Amino acid sequence: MAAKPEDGSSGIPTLWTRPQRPRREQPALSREQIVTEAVALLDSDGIEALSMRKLGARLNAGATSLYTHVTNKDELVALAVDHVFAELPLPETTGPEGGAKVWRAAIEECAEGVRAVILRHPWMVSVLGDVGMVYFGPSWMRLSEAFLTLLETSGLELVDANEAMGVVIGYTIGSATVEAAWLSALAKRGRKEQEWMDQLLPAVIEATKDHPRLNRLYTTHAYEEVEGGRDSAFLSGVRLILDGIEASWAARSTDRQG
Amino acid sequence: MAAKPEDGSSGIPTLWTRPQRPRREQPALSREQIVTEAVALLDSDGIEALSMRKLGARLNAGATSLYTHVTNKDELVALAVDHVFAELPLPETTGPEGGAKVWRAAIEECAEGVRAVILRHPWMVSVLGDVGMVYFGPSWMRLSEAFLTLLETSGLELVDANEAMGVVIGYTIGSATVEAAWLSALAKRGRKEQEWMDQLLPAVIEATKDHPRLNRLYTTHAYEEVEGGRDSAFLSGVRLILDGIEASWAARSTDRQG
DNA sequence: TCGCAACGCCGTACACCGTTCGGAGCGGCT
DNA sequence: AGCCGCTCCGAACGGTGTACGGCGTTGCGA
Repeated sequence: MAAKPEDGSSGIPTLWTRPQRPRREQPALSREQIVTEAVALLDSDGIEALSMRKLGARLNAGATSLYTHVTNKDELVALAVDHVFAELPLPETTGPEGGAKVWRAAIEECAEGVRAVILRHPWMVSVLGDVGMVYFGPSWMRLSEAFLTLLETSGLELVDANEAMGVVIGYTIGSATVEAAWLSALAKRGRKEQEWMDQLLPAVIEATKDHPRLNRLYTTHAYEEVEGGRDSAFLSGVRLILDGIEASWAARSTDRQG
Repeated sequence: MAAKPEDGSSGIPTLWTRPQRPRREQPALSREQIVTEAVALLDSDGIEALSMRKLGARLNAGATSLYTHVTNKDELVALAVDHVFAELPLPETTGPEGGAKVWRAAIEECAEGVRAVILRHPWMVSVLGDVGMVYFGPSWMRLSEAFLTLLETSGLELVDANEAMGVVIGYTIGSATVEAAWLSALAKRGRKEQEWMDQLLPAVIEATKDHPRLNRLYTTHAYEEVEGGRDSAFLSGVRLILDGIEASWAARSTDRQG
């Protein structure tokens, strides 16, 4: 069983030729690395595919090794959520003279950004309802602060700005939840959106025969449920809310002046 | 091992005195019954406590018996969601002469109803993102139809009514998701809302020292995060959206006339 | 240079999960 | 009587989260 020493200049490195301590240079596993890989796994295989064992395997580690860097699976998921929210570009604040157009456009972009992040990581919607503490995580705080800065710089009182943000964010999360639920239901059945619409729509229309308005909606406007139709529907929803904000903003500022 | 036959008139029922076939009088298990019990279990112990075995036990049945009435756990959860949405009282439609006040009030009630249902069954928010097909379930369709009827009777075009409903519902689901996540995070730690606020708030304020606006918000307006503050915050959000709807409604109707 | 406490890693084990399968008991039909 | 079909269920399979104890290794104080 004696191993033959090889010349270091030829062939693969062996026990004898390898530098003395190849492993354990770094701790080999870090919270950052774990969370990043978890997000990758979640993105590619969905929420029900995330298990400590599978995640460990992807990192060439045992399942239980993860627990030295992360206390819980729940905490891991919370970290993953914060991690993807960090993707969000912050709206840049231009100053009060930017005018209403800039103000509105910035909020629209911000809302679209949040929606895009959620739709890009659809597993988020099945998790947002569980991890209550995300809203105190660093990424979300960064976003909130920027959002509030934007609104306050445009002239809103902080409290009003907070209310406005709540409405926009609430709407965004709700819409994205509904959309992502729909999309992942499609994905689970392994159909492309259009194919499935073609197959499902007749059944839905049949099921709505006691509901004339829904029936009319689905028979005549089903195209809105698909692709870009959803994007523009979301955007016009945001605009509708912005109208409301602007109106109540105007009302309040005249209220304060008079 | 001979058992003594007892007189049926005395003592506890035994093998001999019991009616011959206690089981199997009725099918003993029905989908309705299963779903109802599932909701009860979810309400009392939360989403992670729902297992087929535990649910079966509660119904004096084996876990696998459930599968004759329900194809899946996923389907069971979807049925449970639909079941609680059936609680919702439908807004009554009064006719077009009701005036704007009635119209707005009805939508407010409807939105508050949906929010209340979700907050009454907080497990819903961790599930709404998964069960995409709820929106084709009977209860949800009933609600949508009533909602659309309400808006259409008030003079909106069906498409506009649908958009308006989407915004209100989206906002409602989103807000309720955030709220329920917060509440269930508290519940998981077994604290009452006020106690937890007292303990957590200092830490949160400390964590926001690089975010002046969030910091100001939490130090001066934290009361809004508690109890009735959330209720009224939600309501004023709905009203803000209604303002937007009304404005765009007015704009469109003059657009059509001119 | 040694010894030792601390650290990161992981194999094993436990309790539990969703679901499949085969079969048992039974009502109703032929 | 014989069969069918329906409901119910025990056992089993392959998976899960994570507690625990033991492992090699490392950094530090002596």
